[in-house]
Amino acid sequence: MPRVVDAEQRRQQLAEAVWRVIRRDGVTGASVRAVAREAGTSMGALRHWFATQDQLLSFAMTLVVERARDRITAVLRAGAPLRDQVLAVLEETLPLDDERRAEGEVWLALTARALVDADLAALRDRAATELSGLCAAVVDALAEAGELAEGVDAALEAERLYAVLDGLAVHAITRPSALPPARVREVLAAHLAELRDTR
Amino acid sequence: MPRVVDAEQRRQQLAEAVWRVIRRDGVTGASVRAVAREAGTSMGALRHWFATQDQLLSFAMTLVVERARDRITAVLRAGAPLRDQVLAVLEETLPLDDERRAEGEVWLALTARALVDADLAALRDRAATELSGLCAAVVDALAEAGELAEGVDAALEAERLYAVLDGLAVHAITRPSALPPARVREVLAAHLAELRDTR
DNA sequence: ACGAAATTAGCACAGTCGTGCTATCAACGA
DNA sequence: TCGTTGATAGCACGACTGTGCTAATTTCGT
Repeated sequence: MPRVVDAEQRRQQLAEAVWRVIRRDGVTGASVRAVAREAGTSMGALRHWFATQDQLLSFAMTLVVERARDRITAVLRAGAPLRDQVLAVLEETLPLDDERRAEGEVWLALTARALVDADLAALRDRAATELSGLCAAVVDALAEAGELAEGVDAALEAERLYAVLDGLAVHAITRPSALPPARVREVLAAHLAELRDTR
Repeated sequence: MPRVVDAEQRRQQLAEAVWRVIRRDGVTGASVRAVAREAGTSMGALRHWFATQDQLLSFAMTLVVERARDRITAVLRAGAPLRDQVLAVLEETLPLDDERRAEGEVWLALTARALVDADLAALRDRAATELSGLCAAVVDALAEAGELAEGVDAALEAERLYAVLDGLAVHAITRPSALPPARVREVLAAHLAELRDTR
């Protein structure tokens, strides 16, 4: 077998195999054997890169977060007008296409497991803090630009925006037919519009 | 062993054992043996009431939904003023105390499993339709009472309210320290207030 | 008090699980 | 070209899984 060019790249390949298995068979189905089979490799090879199953799942979740973060920073670099940029940034966290839908399903599955897995819970907390902070930053940016209605409690609005985001995400993931991407966009846009025009 | 007075009651006892195991060890830990041990009975007895594990988990989720529905109809029977009643009804779906928190944790765990379990998915869809309909009914009731701002898209507002609800639920369940019950109430109340006063 | 039915108990089977471990194979520096 | 290191392969072990199944026990109608 040819030596892998980049170790990190190999680990990502295996993590993506985890994603595929989780999407097909759930976290329950993400056994070491199943992931190795999905990745087209052996149990031994898998254990060479991840000593335990917990490490494997943790890395798979870390990768979900990193992918989303990368997309968001890419949008920020693009430097669109504030109102467009805000919408674009927030939409990167929603399951609006197949790629983000896959990440969302994995995120939901691992979030549930994090209720009883301390390592995953720590990862989830970091990610949640990050996303919560992003919502706060969005509200602050709108406020500074004078695009926010007066008398608005910024912290509370950030919390509400965060809830709308994850609520939409959960619904779009679990019931895509009842809440297609276009509808998700509509609701998010309406919420942002109200954030500006209200009171 | 004394004969159980009511068969349904016995099934609920066992389902509640499922809840306790899921809260402690996750859905993964909800094996037939573990549930039987938690319920203080035997595998055979458990299988007498639920032929398969899937039936057991399905019933446990059904019970979550029924408990919530019962609480909501109780609030509706109480017949408080509209604005108070709306808030009270919606709060019954949120994990604001230990009982509802437990239900929420089970709901989240089983929602995740429903991604790959057809039976659970059907249950989840029914429950989601119900809750989504409740949100629509709330918006309609406010509109009929003239408590809703003009020019508001009722269907879209129902969708947004539903997102806020489940977003708050997910956050309160996964990060209770970051979003304590009082804060959840605040955000929900603010959302309802804006629904009335806006534009 | 006796038989039928409801309920409980728990063994047996054929799997799958995570991980420890050794052996093999490929690649690269010397 | 040889030895070292990186990487893969897969067996072995003990524990756990869901379910089929039989036997024991308890309860209730009569």
